[in-house]
Amino acid sequence: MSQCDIRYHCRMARWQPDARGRLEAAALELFRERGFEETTVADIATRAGVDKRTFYRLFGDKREALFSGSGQLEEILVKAVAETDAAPFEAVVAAFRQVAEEIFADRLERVRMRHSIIQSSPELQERELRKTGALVPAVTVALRAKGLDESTATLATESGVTVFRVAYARWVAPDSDASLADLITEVATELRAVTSAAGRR
Amino acid sequence: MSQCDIRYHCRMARWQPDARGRLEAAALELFRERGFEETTVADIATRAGVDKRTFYRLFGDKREALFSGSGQLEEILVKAVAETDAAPFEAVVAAFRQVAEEIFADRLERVRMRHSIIQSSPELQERELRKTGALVPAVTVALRAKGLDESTATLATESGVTVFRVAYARWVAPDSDASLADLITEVATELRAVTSAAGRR
DNA sequence: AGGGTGATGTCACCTTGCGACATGACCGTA
DNA sequence: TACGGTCATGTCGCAAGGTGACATCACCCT
Repeated sequence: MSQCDIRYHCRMARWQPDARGRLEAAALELFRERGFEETTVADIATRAGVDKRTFYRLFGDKREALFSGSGQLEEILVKAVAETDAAPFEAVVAAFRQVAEEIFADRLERVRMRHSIIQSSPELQERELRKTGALVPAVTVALRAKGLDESTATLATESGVTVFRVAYARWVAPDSDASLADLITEVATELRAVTSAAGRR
Repeated sequence: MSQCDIRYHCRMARWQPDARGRLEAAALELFRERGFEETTVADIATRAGVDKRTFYRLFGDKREALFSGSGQLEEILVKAVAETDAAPFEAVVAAFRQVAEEIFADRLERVRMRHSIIQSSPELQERELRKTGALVPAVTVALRAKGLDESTATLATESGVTVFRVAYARWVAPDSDASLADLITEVATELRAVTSAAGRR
C-alpha cells in the first residue's frame, strides 16, 4: 500500500482515530440492514475502513461488537451495591434502578434497535444471557463484602437480575411507555408477591 | 468404499445402529480427554465411526452433542406444571423437584463430569444458559394455560428457574451430598426469605 | 538521525458449518 | 424377481469465523 493513502490522514495519524467506535457503528448498521448472520466480519471491517484482523484484535468475536457497554454496566452496579445500606434484595434492585437512569434513560430507541437485532439471532441471545449472567458473580461478591452470607448474596443477586430482565423486556416492548426505573420498582413488588404469597390458585 | 465393509453389519443394516448415541458418547469422552476446544468435530465423528457431515445432520453444532437431554427436561417440567393445583411459584418449584427425581437422581457422577466440561468453556456456558433460558417461555405458557396473568406466570417461572439453578450449583459442588430435590426445597425457602424480608441490613 | 514502541495490514492456515450430489440398504408392490 | 422410492449416510467443495506470525510505518524518545 502506498505510503500516504488518503484514508490515513497524513501529518496527523497513520490511521483514522477510534477504529473501535467505527467498527461498533458499522456493525450496528450492517446488522440492521442485512441481519447478523448475513453480515460478515470482512463487511464490517471494510465499512469501518480497517482490516478484518483489526476487528478481531479489538473484539474477540463478531458478537462482541454489539456488547461493548456491558463492562460499564457491571461497574455502576457493583459501585451502587457497595454504597447502599438497604437490605440485600432491595440493594440490588436499587442498583439496577441507578443503572437504568445512568445508562438506559434517554436511549430507548437505540436500545430497541439493538434488542430487535439480538432477538433475530440465537447466537446473540446466547451472548446476551452470558453477559447478564456474568453480572451475578460480580454483584454477589460486592454483597458478600458487606458481610452477607453466600446464600443470601446469591439469591438477592439472582432475584435482582430477574427483576431487571423482566422490567427490561417490558421496557423495550413496542407498546410500553413507562420509564425503566419505574418498571423495575413495579416488577420487584410483583416478584415479592409471587414468591411470598401462599397464593390464590 | 467397498460394498461390504466390516463396520457395516452386512445382512443387518448398512450402518451400525445408534449413530447419535455413539456420537454423544464419543464427544463426552473426547471433551474429557482433551478438552472442548482441542477436540474437533472430525475427531468425534472418527471415534464414533461416522462422517463429520453426519455429525452435523444429527446435532446442528459441536456444542449440541452435550445437550441432548434438554428436550426431555422441558417436557417433564411442562407436564408437571400443568397437572398441579399449587400456587404458581410453588408449582414451578415442585415441577423442578420432579425433574430432579426423574432425570437427575442417581446420575450425580455423570452430571458432575458434564458440568466440569461446561465450566471449562465459555462457549458451552453460553449454550447451557440458552438451554435453561429456553425453559422460561415453555413453563410460562403452561402456567398461563391455567388462567394466570402474564406477569405472575413470568415471575413465578423466572424465580423457579433461579431456585433450580442455585440448587443445581450446590448439588454439583464437590463437597455436597444432599439430594437435588431437597436442595431445591431449601433454596426456595431461602429465596422467599430474601425477597420478602424487610430484612436486617 | 537512530532506535524502540504499538497499532495496523498482510498472509497462511485451521475449523465450523452447510449445500449439493452420489451411494446403497431397506421396503413395498407388481 | 425386479423395479422404484425413500432415507440415512458418505463425499466434495466452499464461505465464513477465528488465529498465529511477521511486515510496516507513524510516533516518540534520546
